[in-house]
Amino acid sequence: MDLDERKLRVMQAVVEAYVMNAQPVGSRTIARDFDLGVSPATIRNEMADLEGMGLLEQPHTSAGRIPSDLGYRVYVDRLARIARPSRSDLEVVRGALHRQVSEVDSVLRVSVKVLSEMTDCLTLMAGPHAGESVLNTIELVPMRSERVMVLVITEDGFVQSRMVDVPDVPAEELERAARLLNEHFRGQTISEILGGSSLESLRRELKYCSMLADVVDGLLKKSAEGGVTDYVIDGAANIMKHPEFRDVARAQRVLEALAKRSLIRDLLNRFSGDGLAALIGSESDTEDMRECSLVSAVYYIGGRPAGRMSVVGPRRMDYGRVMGLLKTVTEAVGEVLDERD
Amino acid sequence: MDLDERKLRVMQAVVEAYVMNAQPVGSRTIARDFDLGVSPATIRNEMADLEGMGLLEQPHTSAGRIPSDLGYRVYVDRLARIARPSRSDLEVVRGALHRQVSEVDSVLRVSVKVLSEMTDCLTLMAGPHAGESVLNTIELVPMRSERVMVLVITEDGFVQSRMVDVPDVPAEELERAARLLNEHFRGQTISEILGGSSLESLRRELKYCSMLADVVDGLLKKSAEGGVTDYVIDGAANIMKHPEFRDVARAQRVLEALAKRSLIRDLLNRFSGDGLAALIGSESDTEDMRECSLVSAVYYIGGRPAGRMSVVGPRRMDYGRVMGLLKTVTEAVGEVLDERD
DNA sequence: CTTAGCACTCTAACTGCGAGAGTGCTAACA
DNA sequence: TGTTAGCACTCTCGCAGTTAGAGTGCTAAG
Repeated sequence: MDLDERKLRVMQAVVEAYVMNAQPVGSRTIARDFDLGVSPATIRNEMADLEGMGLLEQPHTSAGRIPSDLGYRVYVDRLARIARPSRSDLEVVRGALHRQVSEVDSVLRVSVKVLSEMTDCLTLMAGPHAGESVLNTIELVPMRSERVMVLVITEDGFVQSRMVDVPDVPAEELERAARLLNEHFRGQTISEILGGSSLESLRRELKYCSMLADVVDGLLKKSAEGGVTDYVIDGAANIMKHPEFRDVARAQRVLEALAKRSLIRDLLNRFSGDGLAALIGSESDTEDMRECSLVSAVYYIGGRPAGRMSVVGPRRMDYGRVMGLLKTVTEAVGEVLDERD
Repeated sequence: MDLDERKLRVMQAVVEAYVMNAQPVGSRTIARDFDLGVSPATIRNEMADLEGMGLLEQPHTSAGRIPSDLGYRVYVDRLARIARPSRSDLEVVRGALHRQVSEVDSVLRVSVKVLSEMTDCLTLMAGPHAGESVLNTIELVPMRSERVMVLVITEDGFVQSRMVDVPDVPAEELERAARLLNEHFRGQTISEILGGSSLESLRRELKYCSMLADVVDGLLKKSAEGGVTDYVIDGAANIMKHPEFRDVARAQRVLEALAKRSLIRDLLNRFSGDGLAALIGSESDTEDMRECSLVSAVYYIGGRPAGRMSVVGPRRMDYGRVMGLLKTVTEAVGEVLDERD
């Protein structure tokens, strides 16, 4: 059986009515509220077909229908239009992001907050990874009691630090090590440094403090993998605004799951490519997230993809609007964090 | 009417039975489970008195009693014993904290996580303020396109950074500025620097880059006020494990309230002194937190009070145990972050 | 192919009722 | 005088039965 035009329109009607009212939608409602030009009986037949194709489900015999994961998928792929945010939404975004221009971290945090407020959903973000950022300086700052603070600073303004015990290393040796490291690496991207073999060959040169190489290596890796602020979660309480989470146990399950950084990482990694994408219900292959959908987009820093933001809500989500907002916000982030250069 | 010994024991019995079972406790239960040596009828009389004094409440006529905020207060002040954590609890704490010794930030985060896991409550932390920490270095790192990264580094290992536009400043001038700043301030605590007037007088000396003084001033203030990681919240989903938050709206209310940093700050600021303290129900004067209690303690870094951790749960909380755990964890944090020096 | 009509199904909401728990009061007792 | 047993009373909770309403699938006619 094929999805002809009318079936698609019925599908669309079911999704949109259900998103709006959070209640199973019947043929009568569609006939009344959507101008399909056919009677409830006809719509009933179409709905029966759509159910047969696995796009709709019936909670029980005498209820209306609700979209299945597959149904939402069809809706997102073929029916939803990425909505241009309303003028007022747009103003909220611009207003929030234009207040402070410079700090990467706060721009991102504000964006995530704005997203969760506007969508009434929870928002996740993978912090920027500095893999493609250019190294500016590696600093070795001597501290009391034979410790050294190692700092890795990139041109984009990422700072990563770690303190290490370095017994019995004379100050001059530290300075030499710093000079050596910077001569070799300044101007390269973090990825290039990690990809090259210089770090290995430097290890011998560093004599007294060869373990410094390990520390620098660790810091560089952390920067490249997005360890700078790693993951941010905002608007967790929003999940409870939706009737599907009227039951505490469900809300708890989701929030508990998302308390694990590893899960956030896995979820965000399921997206590939730089465009808008959605993960609907069990598509995430994560039992605890079966009741949720994720919509995700990449944000850019200095023109390069730097990380990912994702809106998490009930499957019954206004995909068009959320995608529109996510697009707008990530683009705005890109612009704001580009102006700086 | 006075709180004689027997009334206190009845009070204690009510609190402990209610904490255990989450259900209003009746005279019969107390007579059976607590060895008071009197009959239910006598206990009934005592309970009526305690209700008259405002320490107990009755949800409805034919239910047992539950403690009022005032009742819990009496319990905490006069009846609860700060419990020595069980051997297994102790091992969990030691295990978690001994894994990584050096990073201040991760020690604190792990502590907060451990607390929320062991208590099944939500845990708040005010990040360490570096006011009493000794300044090691102020670094001015030149970046591309006439920007400078300003870094403030303390002996304790706190790093605070900010990027600023500094047009038309020659490299030598930057170096001079850095040398000047460090000569003046290295070795002083942040508070001392902020308290002194040197920063003002330096402003003239810094010529080309007098605004650097502003930035340094801003960073120092941020360090002193606990801006390093400011506030951490962990185990938010735990709040829903407790039957009093079976209703989503209640849980939502609390979590939404705690999403505001300002509220967390206000709540933690209500505690004073370094000892263990509790804030029960409406004692926090915060409508949204009326259903919750907070138990709080200070943690130390390098022997100096650095911040505060607080366990947030339902009023029906095992105060003795929570206080014991909080004490143990904060003390362990202090030890771990002292060994480093 | 579409539609009206109709019998059927299932849920949600309401009602009434009984069981159970706990109280306060009274009167007896040490 | 303080304590206790007994008892009538109250209130909630859970269960069963009933009803109203919504929505379906089927059939037959247009």
